[in-house]
Amino acid sequence: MPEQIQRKLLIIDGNSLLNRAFYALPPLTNRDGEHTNAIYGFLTMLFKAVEEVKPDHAAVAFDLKAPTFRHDTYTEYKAGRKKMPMELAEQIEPLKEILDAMGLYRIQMEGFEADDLIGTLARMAESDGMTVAIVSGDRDVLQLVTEQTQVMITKKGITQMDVYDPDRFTEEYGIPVERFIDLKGLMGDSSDNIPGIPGVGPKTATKLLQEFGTIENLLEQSEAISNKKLKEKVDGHRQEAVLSKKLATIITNIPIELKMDDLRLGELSNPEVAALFRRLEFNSLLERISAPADFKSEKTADKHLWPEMTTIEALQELDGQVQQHQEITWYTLTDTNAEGWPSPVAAAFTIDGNTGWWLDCRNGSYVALARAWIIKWLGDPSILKKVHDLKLEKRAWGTVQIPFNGAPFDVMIADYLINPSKAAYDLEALSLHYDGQKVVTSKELWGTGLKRKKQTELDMEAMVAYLVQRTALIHRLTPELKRQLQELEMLSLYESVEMPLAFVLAEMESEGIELDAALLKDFEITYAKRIDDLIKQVHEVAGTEFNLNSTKQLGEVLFVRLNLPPVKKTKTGYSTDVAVLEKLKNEHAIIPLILEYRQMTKIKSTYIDGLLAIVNAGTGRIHSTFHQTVAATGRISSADPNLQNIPVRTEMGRQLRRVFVAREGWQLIDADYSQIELRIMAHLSGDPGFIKAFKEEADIHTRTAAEIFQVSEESVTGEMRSSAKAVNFGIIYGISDFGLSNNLNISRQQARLYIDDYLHRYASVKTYMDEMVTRARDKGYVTTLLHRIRYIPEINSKNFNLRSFGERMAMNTPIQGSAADIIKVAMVRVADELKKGNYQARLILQVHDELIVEAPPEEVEPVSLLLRQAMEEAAELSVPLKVDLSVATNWFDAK
DNA sequence: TACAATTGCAA
DNA sequence: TATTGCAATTGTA
Repeated sequence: MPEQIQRKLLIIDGNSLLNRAFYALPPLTNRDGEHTNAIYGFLTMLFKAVEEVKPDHAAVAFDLKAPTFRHDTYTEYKAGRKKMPMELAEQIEPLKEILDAMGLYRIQMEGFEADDLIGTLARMAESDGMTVAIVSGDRDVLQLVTEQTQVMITKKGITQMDVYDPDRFTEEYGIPVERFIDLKGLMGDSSDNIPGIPGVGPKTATKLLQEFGTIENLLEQSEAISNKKLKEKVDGHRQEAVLSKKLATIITNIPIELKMDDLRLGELSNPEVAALFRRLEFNSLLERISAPADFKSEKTADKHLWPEMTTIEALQELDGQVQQHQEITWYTLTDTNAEGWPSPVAAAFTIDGNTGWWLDCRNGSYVALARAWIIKWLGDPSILKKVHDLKLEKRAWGTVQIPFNGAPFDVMIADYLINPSKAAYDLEALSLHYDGQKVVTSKELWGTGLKRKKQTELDMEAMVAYLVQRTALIHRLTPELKRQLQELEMLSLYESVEMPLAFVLAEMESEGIELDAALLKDFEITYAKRIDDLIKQVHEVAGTEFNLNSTKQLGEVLFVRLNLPPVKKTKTGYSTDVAVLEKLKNEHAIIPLILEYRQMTKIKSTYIDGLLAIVNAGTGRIHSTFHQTVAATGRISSADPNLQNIPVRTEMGRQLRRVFVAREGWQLIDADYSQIELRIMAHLSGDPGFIKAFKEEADIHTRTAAEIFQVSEESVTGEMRSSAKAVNFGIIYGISDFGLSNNLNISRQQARLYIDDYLHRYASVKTYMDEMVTRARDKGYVTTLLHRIRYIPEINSKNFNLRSFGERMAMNTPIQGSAADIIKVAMVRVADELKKGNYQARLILQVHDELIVEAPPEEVEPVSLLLRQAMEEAAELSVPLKVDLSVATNWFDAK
């Protein structure tokens, strides 16, 4: 026989619990002065009840002000009741708002009391075969107790409850629960102004009922009452007894039009609830609804009912539903496979977010089929696709080369655009932020460090919970994220730039760049030898062996043993950075050796060894990851390895670029924007001097030097130019005299003079910078050319350092961010044009203002043209965008 | 094993 | 006390 799952209905007596909570708790208000104690107490009791009862259905019943049939029957009904205090009355509506947000069924009807609704619901549920739990602070509802229905009455305080079933009732009251209404009929109820029989209290009433059973019997056989005085009382108030019983009887057959299914209980917590809790300052309750994800709890149990896809038919059914509903949400658990590529471990799919399927990819069955569906969905513009991290999905499923139609909605990127300053955009963070809820984390699923599980060792239950939670989350968050993008006017940035860019980045990652491994090996040997020599020499000169990599030990040797003058301190000891060492260069023969050691080890460990360790064995190429949701300004970042910080400034470092090569017979086309940030500054500030300079193709730093040093361009010396260059950079970064003095090794006063001269000459720049700071202060954020936003809360800080930092961000972000906007547009266009022109050439690298394309020789010419055009026309500014372009077989020669 | 601190590479 | 990043290494919790 199949196991019957017992369904449970929880009914809350709304007014009664609210009253209890109000009088049980001291007054509480939030900072707006709203009273909150009753709501807080109510919710505490509600959570407690849900926890104990574990219902799958629930309803909350309320009274309305309107008179009920009981008033018609007995005009004195509930007369003399104290009016509800204002402080309580004002809490009813907010509570109802919360209950609605929780998706709890709220029931109230004119002409009936909450008790009657509760009774009716209870009987309906019983006849559906359900069990019922009623929570109230009012003992009247005890009459509803049956074998199927238990009643929980709050004790003193708000967390303790007495639970009544028929036995417990009889034990306490000495009569069967069916006689409860007779008891009330005899006793009356002063709080409801129900008369009963005067002089008959609980003791007497119980005794009478034990003897006669019901009021009707008692009245019929009143002759048999032995106590003469009591008999007189009963006979004298027969009508009152009958009326009182009638008033006390809860009606259980109100015609209510609802199905049990309407009462189905979902997740109580969601963004709306969290927001309401935040408004009311229910911090402990907020924590409660974001309690650690317990994937084994009842709460999420039904979600585990998503079946596993084990047949082709299931996959076909999924696709059928996708076609029918024209949408699909999916999420893939990925891992790095033996070849070093992201690959699917398992995935889940849903149409409506409530139910779906999950697919185990580990044994390979149906993976190809699932992949085929994903390809089909990606290619169908009419199907709405909701995902998290599309770039990873594309790579994991091996669909990078597959063309797409109709932009998918990527909640990760959407969240980033809405607030680019967050620390993380994984679904763990998303869930916490928007739902106030925890999901099974990656750490929890995989374990960490040496204990990290293999794919085959994953806990199945945890894995399914992981998939289901996340897939449902993506589905649930999509509308809200979309709405916010629209509100912030970033839909176009999202649809036309960021989303297509995700596809381009996926291609770049999987394409990679070739390394000349043999050359790199040569470097390795040369560097190892030289470093070894240097270590020996340093130890000899120092007269002691120590770890040269340790700043602590080095500081000890330099400033204690060798008695060199300490130049600068860090918070933990002596500073030994390059600026310090440069100042000591002539003080001791050890210093130049250390400087060379530093330079060589930097290159060897980070670049030579680092790159050798990460070359893909299969392709012989480097496949960096381009992060689209890391930099708060909108830039892309590169990691594992970082290809955006390959040395170029020193000759020795620069040589390293020879190992980055085009594939056999092909060429690298390197195109970089000339002075893009200063051009953007010219555009944004509208400064006539700058605009003119760029229109005339002047050397901008020389021109700046001529302006601020008041000389002709011909007489600008190299030193003047580099000072001007430093000032130009400083301006972009949000200048300070201290920063510039540090950078140029000049006095702060001198730096101040440079800056003042500059801002005097370029007054529009000053106006523009001031405007950005003011705007950030007033609105809380700044924006870029394409409406990318960045909030700057620091700008109103009382802390000087923090505030200053905020001001520099306000000045720099529109410039750096707009440059990011522009090159992103260019990348999308380049990739698009290459595809349209059927070129073999592909974009393989981006370094903020530089794009590198790998092309076969016959395509170099047309692709160079296409590349330059796409980049120079990526934005229409009041100054031209200029691109420098160069072609070679390796990155060193292409620069 | 995880994290902070220092250092240094790029735009 | 100049903007945005990533990473190697040491040393400590």
